[in-house]
Amino acid sequence: MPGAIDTLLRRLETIGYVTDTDRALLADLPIRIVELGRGEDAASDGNVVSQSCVLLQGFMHRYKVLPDGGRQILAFHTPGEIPDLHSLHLTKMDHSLAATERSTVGFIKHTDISALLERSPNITRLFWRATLIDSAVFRMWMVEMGRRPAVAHLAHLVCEIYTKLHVIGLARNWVFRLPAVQEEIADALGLSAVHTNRTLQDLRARQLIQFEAGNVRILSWPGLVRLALFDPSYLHLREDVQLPEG
Amino acid sequence: MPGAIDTLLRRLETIGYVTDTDRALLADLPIRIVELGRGEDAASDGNVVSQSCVLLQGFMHRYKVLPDGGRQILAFHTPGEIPDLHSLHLTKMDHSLAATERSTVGFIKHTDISALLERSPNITRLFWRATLIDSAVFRMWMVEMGRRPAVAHLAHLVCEIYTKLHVIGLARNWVFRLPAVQEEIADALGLSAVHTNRTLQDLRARQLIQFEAGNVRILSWPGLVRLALFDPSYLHLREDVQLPEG
DNA sequence: CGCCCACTTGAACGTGTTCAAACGTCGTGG
DNA sequence: CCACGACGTTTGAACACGTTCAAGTGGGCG
Repeated sequence: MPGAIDTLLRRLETIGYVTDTDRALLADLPIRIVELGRGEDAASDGNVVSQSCVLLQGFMHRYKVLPDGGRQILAFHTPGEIPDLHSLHLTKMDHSLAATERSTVGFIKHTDISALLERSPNITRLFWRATLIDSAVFRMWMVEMGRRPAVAHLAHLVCEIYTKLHVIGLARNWVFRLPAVQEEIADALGLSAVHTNRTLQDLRARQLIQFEAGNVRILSWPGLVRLALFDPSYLHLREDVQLPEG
Repeated sequence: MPGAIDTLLRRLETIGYVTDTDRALLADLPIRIVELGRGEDAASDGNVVSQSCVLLQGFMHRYKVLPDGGRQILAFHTPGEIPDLHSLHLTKMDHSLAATERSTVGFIKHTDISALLERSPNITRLFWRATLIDSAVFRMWMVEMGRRPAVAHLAHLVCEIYTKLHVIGLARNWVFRLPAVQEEIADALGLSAVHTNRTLQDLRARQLIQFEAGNVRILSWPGLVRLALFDPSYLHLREDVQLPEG
């Protein structure tokens, strides 16, 4: 995969500053490129792992399955992110990480990551910061789940994903791919699939989005933002990144 | 405050191993001891901060307030934790941190923490791990909020707090302090205060707990664990710590 | 004594769930 | 080429969990 770390770099540069020496160090990281099929786990709940993966192409989600079969999706991840970087210090997975659609990931051994971090305090800070931003997103989701009505929550999720894709250049003109089926969106929102379907129809009826076959078109960004009360500061992006506006 | 870092050490030793040199380094940390009144913020949403605080005595919670006045409590914190350690790398607060009851905290400047971390890769790992465990707890809460009925969720919260207090020696014999009023518990569970009241009565009627004036007595740990489906592995405690049992 | 705060109770209401069935599309195999 | 099955989406209707509003209780403290 040519420029595997370019994807990682683009993401890192949206949340902090990368020096040239860091760039060189990252380029030297041994990465094993793997193609994951839809729904395939990159890491599974309960397992002790010795590698993390950077998402290069596609879409991933983290999730937890309950004894009764219920599932809660905890996060969606976009290219350049390292969804299971936390496993570097919490080697036993307390949830699973899967490809939402067919995706390309790059596995990096923990030993190689540790060696890299020893050599660059700046990358240490950046990687730590990346895990802290995951944490900030969890907090935001908790607020959405606990205190917001279904439509607003769904609108917020759309705003979040669009913003994340936009800043790495993977979304323009209010169109993007959200390769999740309604049941997955439901599991992310903490709702039933039936109600998620009706909530989507609500958003459509309000002329805020189109959503079909994993393709979203935002019809009114200001309308969505207002409904969602979306404020991107919790994403802790660099002050100089270009946020969506319109 | 004699042995301010002892409290911190006790917590750190439940999640990892601290060397003697680390102990010495920690003991040298300049700490400013402050008493916080009930409800008083140690750090507030939107502020840029240059210090973090270790909870020495009492109880804290993190929360976010919505434009409509609603509040979501994101976490409860027990002595020895550094609830806003994340602000080391996310200096702009995206939520607030407050004392749940009158508490003693020790403020540590970020510059001093950074200096410490530069000298000890082991403490860096431990501190990073601590923030990752916060993250793991957020994930668990998301599952509880999204996929569990109110009683089970409440039971889970009780199990979590008892376990955290137990491992640092602040709870024995199934009795502990949970100095939160019902409205705070409601805001933590994502429920209304009224329904939280009824859910508490439900737990009492099931003979699982007593709860009065911030004092909890667990009447049947196995019963609570079963109802909550409580599995402490998400707390990522050291394998050799003594978990509650009975 | 009187007020404030937290807790409690009742009753109507509403958002979201559950169960069940139907529809459409796509890929596969007869 | 069509039949079939799998899967995702959509719809209807009954139900339930949790909310909201409103009032009342009780203890602690000035």
